[in-house]
Amino acid sequence: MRSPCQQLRETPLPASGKAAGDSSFDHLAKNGEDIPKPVIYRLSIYLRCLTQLRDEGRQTLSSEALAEYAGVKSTQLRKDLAYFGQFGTRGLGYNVTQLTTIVGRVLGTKKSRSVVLIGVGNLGLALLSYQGFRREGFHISAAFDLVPQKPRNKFITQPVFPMSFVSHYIQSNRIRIAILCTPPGAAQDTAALLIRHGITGILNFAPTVLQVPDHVTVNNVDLAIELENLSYFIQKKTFTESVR
Amino acid sequence: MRSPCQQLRETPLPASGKAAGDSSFDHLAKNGEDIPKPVIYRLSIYLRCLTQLRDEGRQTLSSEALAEYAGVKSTQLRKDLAYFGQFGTRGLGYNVTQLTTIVGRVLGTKKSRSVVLIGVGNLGLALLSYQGFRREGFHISAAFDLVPQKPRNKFITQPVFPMSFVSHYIQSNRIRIAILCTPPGAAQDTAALLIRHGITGILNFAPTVLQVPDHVTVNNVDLAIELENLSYFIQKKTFTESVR
DNA sequence: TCGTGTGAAGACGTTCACAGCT
DNA sequence: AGCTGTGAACGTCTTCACACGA
Repeated sequence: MRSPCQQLRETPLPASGKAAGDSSFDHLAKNGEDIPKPVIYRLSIYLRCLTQLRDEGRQTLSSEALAEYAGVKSTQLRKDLAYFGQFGTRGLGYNVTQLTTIVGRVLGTKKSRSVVLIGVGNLGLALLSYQGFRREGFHISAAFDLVPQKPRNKFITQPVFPMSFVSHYIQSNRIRIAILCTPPGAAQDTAALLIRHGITGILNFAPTVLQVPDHVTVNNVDLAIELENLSYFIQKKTFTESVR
Repeated sequence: MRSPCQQLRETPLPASGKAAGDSSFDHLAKNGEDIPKPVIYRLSIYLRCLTQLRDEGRQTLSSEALAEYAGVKSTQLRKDLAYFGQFGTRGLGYNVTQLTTIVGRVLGTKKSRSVVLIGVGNLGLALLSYQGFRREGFHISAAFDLVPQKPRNKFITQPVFPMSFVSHYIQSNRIRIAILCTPPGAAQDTAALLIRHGITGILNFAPTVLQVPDHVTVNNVDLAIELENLSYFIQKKTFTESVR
């Protein structure tokens, strides 16, 4: 019944005084609490900083130092960690190795997860060879495209299958996550197809608002909107400053 | 003095009863108010939906309908628009064409903006030919790389210059926005260089927390973190459901 | 009646201030 | 003295409830 959490129990966390509740996935959290999305996002950033610092041989670290490294306030960092327990030593800071392990465990970054990619255009092709995913414990095991054979002038290690294979593939390999890089017009239908066959998480690069059932999570990465946003805020900033 | 806002005055907005304040960029807003970032983000989504609906020939639209299309609640949509004025007709809804114009104007999506791209690796190369930017009124006018000549097996329309050209290029073309796709190790130094020569907005794809001065805006697009996030939340959701 | 516009209430997340441990 | 952990205060964004105009 608690299988998805098992790995997290293998080694008890010594520093975690108030041990975890039992009745939810968030036993990772001290209580049955829901963890806010921004917290999880920052946790990923902390993890990256921690990994790097650990590999540089750093032993111990204050919340102040890690926070600056990660671009947040130290109180926020401490509050974020407080969702999961007490891991620091007052007057001293955190043990880098230990904290790295803990944060990694919270995020479930233990075993590497297989994902598929749909739509091998420019962007899809680039993502297939993006190294950042692997560093974070993910790997794209296969790609799918309406035209799997189109010339792509690029060496990728993953196979590109026709769309008709996708349902069988994700079912027999129990894939849960898909990266969606189709043209906007095809995104909704493709998403529906994926969901019908067991996908529950979609990283959506298509500039389309996907309508999905409740049990499915979508993370949108909308490149044009990010640029538009940036443009708006620098315009605004420029002006505000020119007034002073 | 108000030059960045000029274009917004060319045509008076008939429906905007409470006309704009004058003393800030946010005269776009009804008062001198600051517009929250999430509002701007959603505005971009609305704009996309509106453009599409308009091109499909739709004349009029209720907040309910547009909200569903954009994946938000209708009250939120109305509140978002309320920052800028009153554009609807009670009992009827919004005029699609008019609202499209207004939202586009707020976002400053009038004249197309030139941006540069730094780091022509896999991802950079893909972004150079990404169509979504152009659709939103941006275009990448040049790219820069330490090794501009490396074989890339791909037709791109933009020139790739060596890094030593970058300062001159952004200065003489008055570029304000850069897309940063360098390896993580080079990101901070590259950012500093760009900023020194006039860049004030960075769309950062490198998995690095950039330290920048206050007058610079950074938007991070961290692909690995998005995946990690997704993974966390589907794990959680799966478990929560299995408990019920 | 239908749908917008908006003050008020509510939920959520961040920051402060300081208590408490080492 | 130094630094963590945390309740309380604060600010921000979202949602509600309903007034108002077409």
